[in-house]
Amino acid sequence: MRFRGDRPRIGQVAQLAGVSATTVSHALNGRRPVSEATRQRILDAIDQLGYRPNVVARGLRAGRSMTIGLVIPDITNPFYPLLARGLQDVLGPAGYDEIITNTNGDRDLERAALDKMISRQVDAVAFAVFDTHAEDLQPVIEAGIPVLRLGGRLAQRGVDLLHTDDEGAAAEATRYLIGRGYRRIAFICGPAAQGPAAERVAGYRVALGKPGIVEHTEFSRAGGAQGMLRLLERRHVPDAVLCANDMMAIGALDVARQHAIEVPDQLAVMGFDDIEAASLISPQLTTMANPAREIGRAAGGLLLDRLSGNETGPPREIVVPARLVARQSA
Amino acid sequence: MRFRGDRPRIGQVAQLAGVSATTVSHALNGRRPVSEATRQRILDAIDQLGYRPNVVARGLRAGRSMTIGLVIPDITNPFYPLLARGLQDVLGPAGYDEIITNTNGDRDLERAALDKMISRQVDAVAFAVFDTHAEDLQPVIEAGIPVLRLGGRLAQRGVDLLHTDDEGAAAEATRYLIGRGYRRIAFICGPAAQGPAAERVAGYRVALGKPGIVEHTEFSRAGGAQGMLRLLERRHVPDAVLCANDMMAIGALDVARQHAIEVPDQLAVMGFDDIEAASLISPQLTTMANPAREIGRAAGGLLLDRLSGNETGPPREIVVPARLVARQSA
DNA sequence: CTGAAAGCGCTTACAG
DNA sequence: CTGAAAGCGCTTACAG
Repeated sequence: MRFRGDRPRIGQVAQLAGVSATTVSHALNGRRPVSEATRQRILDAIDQLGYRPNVVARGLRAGRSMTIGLVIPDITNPFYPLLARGLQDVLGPAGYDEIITNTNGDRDLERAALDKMISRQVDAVAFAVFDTHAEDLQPVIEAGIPVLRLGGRLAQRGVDLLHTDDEGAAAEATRYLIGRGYRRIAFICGPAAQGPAAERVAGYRVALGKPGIVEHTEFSRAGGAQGMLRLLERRHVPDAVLCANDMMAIGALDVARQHAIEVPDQLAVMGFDDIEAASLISPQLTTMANPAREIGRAAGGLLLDRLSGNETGPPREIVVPARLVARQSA
Repeated sequence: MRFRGDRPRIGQVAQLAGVSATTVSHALNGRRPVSEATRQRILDAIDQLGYRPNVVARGLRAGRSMTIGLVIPDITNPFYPLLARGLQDVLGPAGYDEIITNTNGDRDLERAALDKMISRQVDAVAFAVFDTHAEDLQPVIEAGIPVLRLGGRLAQRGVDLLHTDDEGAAAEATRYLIGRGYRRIAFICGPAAQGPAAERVAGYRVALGKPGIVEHTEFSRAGGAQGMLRLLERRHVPDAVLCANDMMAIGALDVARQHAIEVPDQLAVMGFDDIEAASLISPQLTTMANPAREIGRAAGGLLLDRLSGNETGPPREIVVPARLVARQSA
């Protein structure tokens, strides 16, 4: 058997303080009044012994592991660390830690991850995967674990929902370009059915007041370049492009550079997300920041409401606004 | 009391399979032979009931939480998600999950994080903070928890050590520049006493065979720019600069652009780390990749050896080589 | 304001 | 190859 160290247990604290384990427990958790003198002796004993309560034992008995499960595609995608940090900003001070699982967007791995979260008795799950089938969440819901879905639109019984205001963000970006005097504003988007594509196209069109010019390519640097090349072949070349994410915008800028097109004088380029590189490239990218950390914080707040039992109503949907970051490219 | 769902327990599986909980446990853990027929009935029962073992209960009894603590400055710094992913690459298949705590480099938060890891009964701790005092790790060591230190040089009883080969990497970068025909190679570094500064300067000088030109500024974009400006003021302006990280290299490139210096024809620029932006800027940055994910994997391997009891010897030190990524800037 | 005892859901000697 | 019982370290009715 593994060496356990000889960490003190609650019983030793009780003995040293001359009280019962019950009283030590209550002094620690505040669920029942403890006389000031007793409390002081207990705190002294804890200090003297270097006692640290065993969270695992507490979790087993109390039915709360003080752990939140975060299921995401890939922590290596810079959006998710910010999300995780935002969650921790709110949940950490309340005593919760996170267990993060990467699924690579694979459905089998997603299901395995959710299973594991149940096994680990997490107190809540935040789930950040776009295309998951609703039924995959069912076992978690049945286990009585609050679930929060990040991104996606699918309303579902027992699942709170949180996402960026994609339509509003696209509209704001478009209006910004109009306000800067650009007149032929195109939109380079990813595949129409993927992620927030539909909402962003909708916002673009609302702000424009007409269908505009929409090129569907891929959500990547190459996709952005390809979309830009197509736009350059048009009879009337646009004087501004809104790209559905920053990687695409960087691809569009690549093409502009190759064609010696001055940005932002001859062509404005905007992105979405505000990845780290946005401020590192030249010209610096003007973009709609996907407020990952704010989303994480909002998620933490929602979960805390569920965990504390303050909120027992039907699923809620919260929409987080994006933020315009004006730099050099538009 | 919180609603627990009505998840099946091991006893119900045992009952349905017509055996004892003991046998179910052994069928699951393989610590004792179970007849094939019995095993099959147990697996059927598990399937039928949708049983998932309670990891918390198991952890309490077995003294192993199947959890690793990862203590880092900030998950938002792109190095650490890669590190975490590398750890998970190795530890995940073995059934371990990670609890990540951000310390912002604050010593009080570091100590609190370590305390928490003890409370949570983690089976091992990976600790990625440069300037921690050795004694802060003492409580963890005394609790019998294996500790692995990432970065830093400080050998310490009971603590395995893992870091990049900074000296070798700087030497390799310098030799690469020499091989490309550059003749006046300068080095822009951060404060001499911070992080891996000393090792990198040493490697640069070894490869160069003389003291060379070293500017100490800050580990930031502004620091890189400042160092570059100083170099431009010299009588003999260098034809190549090695920067101690990519952000500094980007700062140096900013200055080169402002002064209409052609990169890499008039000036070569190299960085360290290979951050995401390195391939997104123009010209794309040639750099020594800090192999974060490989470091994570190596760390996972070391920890697994300790966890399995295969390795009970004195602390080990493992040095991970960096990798040259040749792009456009040098 | 405080304590004795049961119990959270497993694993593990001990016994056969 | 299998089972009954103890116990991991806490919290929580129950009782006073």
